[in-house]
Amino acid sequence: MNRSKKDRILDAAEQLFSERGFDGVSMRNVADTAEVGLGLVTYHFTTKDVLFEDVVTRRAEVLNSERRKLLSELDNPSLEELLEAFFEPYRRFIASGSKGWRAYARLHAILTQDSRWTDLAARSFGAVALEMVERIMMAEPAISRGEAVRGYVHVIGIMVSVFAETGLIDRFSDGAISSRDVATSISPMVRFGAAGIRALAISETAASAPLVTLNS
Amino acid sequence: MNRSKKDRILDAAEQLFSERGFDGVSMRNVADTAEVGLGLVTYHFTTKDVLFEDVVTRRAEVLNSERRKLLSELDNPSLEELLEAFFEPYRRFIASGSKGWRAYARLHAILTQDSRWTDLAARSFGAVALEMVERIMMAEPAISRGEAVRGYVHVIGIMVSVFAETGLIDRFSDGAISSRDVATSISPMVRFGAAGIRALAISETAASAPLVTLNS
DNA sequence: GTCTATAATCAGATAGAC
DNA sequence: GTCTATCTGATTATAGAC
Repeated sequence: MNRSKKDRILDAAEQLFSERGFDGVSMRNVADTAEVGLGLVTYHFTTKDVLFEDVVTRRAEVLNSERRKLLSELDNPSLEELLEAFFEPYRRFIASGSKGWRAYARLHAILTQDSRWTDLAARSFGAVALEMVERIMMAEPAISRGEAVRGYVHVIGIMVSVFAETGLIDRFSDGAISSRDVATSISPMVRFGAAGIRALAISETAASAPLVTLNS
Repeated sequence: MNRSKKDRILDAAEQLFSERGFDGVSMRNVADTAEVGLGLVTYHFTTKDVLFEDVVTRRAEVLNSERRKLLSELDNPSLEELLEAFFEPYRRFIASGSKGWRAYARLHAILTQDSRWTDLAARSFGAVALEMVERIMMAEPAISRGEAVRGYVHVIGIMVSVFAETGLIDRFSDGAISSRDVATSISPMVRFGAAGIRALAISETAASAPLVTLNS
């Protein structure tokens, strides 16, 4: 059977939103790409905002459940094991070649960077984020809650820039590294993030003197 | 004297683009905010694309020249000193309370994340980026060029997410950390980034076995 | 340099036929 | 569920007056 027209609309919207952002896409645009009438889009989703939300939450639920599953299997994990379990489902979905998941990863970058969607982002990813912060604190007992949050947020900043495959790294490495080769990006990202978080923990006990003099 | 109307247009455009992205802003919108006629906007900038480019390049030139100046003063710096010099001008501009610079930082996040502006980003920040990669390799001789590029790109991912002040960290830390307190974010960011880059260097010699099994 | 007027197109949302 | 038609208003870009 064909996938339903509702799914076709979600797929088209996902693709277009990921390429041109919320405001760069019109409802007509979505309808045309999905090859359905405009009325059907508003029948299913009422407004453009609802459509965007539904696009985001659809795969967020899949991602969250996979992440929870992997995290629940970890017993007293190191930071590296923790981050690997966090990245692994996303990596698997993207590396499967799914056009939808690759579009979703770009959308994810838009979501975390735009304050208009902070609420939606918190609803979609907040629960697993809090679980990650707790787990970071267990893996690295010397860290404070504040620094664990900071470490997690930095990891997210790296993750979305890597999974969004913007081509920045291709450019600066003269093609030696491809941003589309997500699989080989995971291991460096895990090591970078784990070492970074550890550096945040250490700093609080030892090097708590500010490196930067504040003169403003 | 009042600042020129051309500058008022650039300021208005910067503010609006940073809040709603390229497609979320209309030329009329810019004209109204700048309190000038619509025709004057197209007289000075012809098209919306040119306006966006000019907004980006205006402060990029200021930022680049300050960064180059600080970098040129460093003699055989550690990774921490290198990153601190890289962040410091941006921190100073943002912490000065300048509304324009804070808007610009959000715009910077949009720029690095959207593949439509990869060319513009490379033109605006590419030269200093290459200098940073060279400096990273000097500070950490064990690292390959590819991994130095990767480390730099990760640092940029963290930097834009921090300077964009999206409020993500406020939310997850229950207000214990404010994303708007950019000054106190620098020192952790420096330590996180430096430790992360070192972990990339080490991994190439020692732990080169992949942490993730590739099954796709 | 500055602004008004307008052309040609496209936007989101709704009403209603099938 | 599906689509056509349409309302109302906004969009970029241009032409031309001052």
